Amino acid sequence: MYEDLKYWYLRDHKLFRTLSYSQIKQLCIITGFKKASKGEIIYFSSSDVPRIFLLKKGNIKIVSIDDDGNETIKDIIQKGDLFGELTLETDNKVEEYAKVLSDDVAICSFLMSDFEDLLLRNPTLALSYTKFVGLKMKRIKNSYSNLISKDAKTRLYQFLKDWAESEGAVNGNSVTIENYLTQNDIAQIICTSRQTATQLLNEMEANQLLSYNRKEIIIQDITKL
Amino acid sequence: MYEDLKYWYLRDHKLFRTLSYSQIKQLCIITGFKKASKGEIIYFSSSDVPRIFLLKKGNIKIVSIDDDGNETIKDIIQKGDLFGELTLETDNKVEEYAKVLSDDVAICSFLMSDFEDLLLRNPTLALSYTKFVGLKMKRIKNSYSNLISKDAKTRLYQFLKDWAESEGAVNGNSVTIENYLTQNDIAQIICTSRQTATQLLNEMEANQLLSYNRKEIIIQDITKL
DNA sequence: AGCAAAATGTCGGCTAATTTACACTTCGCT
DNA sequence: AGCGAAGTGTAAATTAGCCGACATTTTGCT
Repeated sequence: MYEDLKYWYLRDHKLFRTLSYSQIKQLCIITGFKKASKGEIIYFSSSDVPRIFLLKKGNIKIVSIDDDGNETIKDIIQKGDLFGELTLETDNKVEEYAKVLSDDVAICSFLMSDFEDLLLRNPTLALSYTKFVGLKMKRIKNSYSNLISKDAKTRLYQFLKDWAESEGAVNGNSVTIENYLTQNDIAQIICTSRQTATQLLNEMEANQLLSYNRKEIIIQDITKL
Repeated sequence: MYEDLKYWYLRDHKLFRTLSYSQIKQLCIITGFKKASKGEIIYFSSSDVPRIFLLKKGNIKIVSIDDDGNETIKDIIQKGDLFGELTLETDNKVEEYAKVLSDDVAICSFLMSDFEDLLLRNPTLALSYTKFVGLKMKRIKNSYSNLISKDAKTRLYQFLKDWAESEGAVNGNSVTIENYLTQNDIAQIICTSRQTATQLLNEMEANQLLSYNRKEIIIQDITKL
C-alpha cells in the first residue's frame, strides 16, 4: 500500500486526527487491508495475531455464539468505527466474528502490538484512546439498561431513534434510513423474538409512524417516536 | 494527610503498583479523604470538580435514578475498587450517587485533571489504565448478556457464584459470604422483582443449596450451583 | 424464467415473572 | 421496652412476549 493511502485512512478517524502527517507516516502501522462482500464472515478474535480493525466502508455486525449455539448480535459497526480487541487484551474465551451486511466493505487493520507502541510514544493519543474506550463503555451501559428496564416496544422505538440519529438522512421532521438489517437482525439487537419485532413494525406502519421495506425505513416524524 | 499515608493508599491499588515510591510521592495527587457510615449517600457525579474515587474500606452501591424515578443499582463497589468518572469524561446527564452498604467506609479521591496529567506523563500507566477500563467494559458486557439471555434463576445462581468468588471465604467446597445486601438489592442486581428473588432464595434454601440470613450467606457446595 | 432459500406475516397456546396485596419478622432508635 | 420502618414471606391474578406452526412474499442464483 502507498504511504499516502495509509495516511489518508488513518487520518480519517477522529482518534488520529491530532497526529501530524509525519507522525502517522513515521509510525506506518497499517499492516492489512481487505475488501469483502455481502454475507461474508470475517473472523478476528483468536486466529492469528491480535489486531485492531477500522471499517472504512459499509456495515458489519459483530456476532457471538453462546454455549447453546445461539447467535447474538453484539454490535453493529458502521463506516469509520474501530472494532476488534479494543481493550488491548486478547481473550480466547469469547467466540466472535463479523458478518458483512452491506453490499461490500473495506477494512483496514493494524497489529495490536504496534498500536500499543504507538500509544506508549504518544501520551496524548493514549489519553484520547482511553476516553474513546470509555465512551464506548458508556454507550453499551446505556443501551443495556434500556434493554433491561423497558418493554420491547420502547426498545424498538429507542433503537430506531438511535439509528436515525447516527445514519438517517434528515428532511424536515422526516428521516430516511438505509435499511441493511433484516427484521431478524433488528429483533436480535433489541433482544426480542423475530415475530414480536415484525408485529411491532407492522403496527407502527399501520399507525403511520413509518414506512418499512427491505431497502429503507422512512420515519414520518422523528419527534413522534 | 501525611505523605506516607498517601503513598500507601495509592500503592495499594494494582494500577499504581508499577510506580515507584518517589514517583507517587512526587505526584501527590490524592486530594481528598472521607469516612462515612451505613446508609449515607455520597454524590459524586455533577456537584463540584470531577473526581476519581478509590474505595479503601467497606462496600457501596452505585445507584441511578431513571426518568420515572425508579432506583436502579448500577454497580457494587468493593474494597480496593476505583469508581466515579472512570471514562475521564464528565457527563451531567446521568444522575448517579453512591450509597454505603457496610457499617462504615473509607474513600479517598483525587482530581480527574490531576489524574489526566499523571497519565500524560506516564505512558505505561496510561496503557494500564486503558486496559483497566477495557476490562471493566468486558465485565459489564458479560454480566449484561447474562441478564438478557438467561432466566431469573440462572441469573441468581451466576450472581451468587460471582459474589462467592470475589469475596467469599472458602472452606472446602463450602463458601461463606458476608451479606451486606438486602433481598431487594439482590433482586435489583439480577434485574427481577423482590418477590421473585425471595422465592428463589427460599427455594435454594429448601433444596439445601445454601443457608441465608441477613448477616451471611453460606453456600453448602459451590460446585453444585 | 424458474427454483430454492431467505425473509416476512399471522395466529393461539403457553409460561415465566411482574403486580397487587397483605401478614409476619427483625432492626434501629428514643 | 416499645414503636415505626425496613426487610422478608406467600399467594393469586394478570400479562408481555416467547415459541411452534404455517402461509406468503421476495430475493438470489443458474
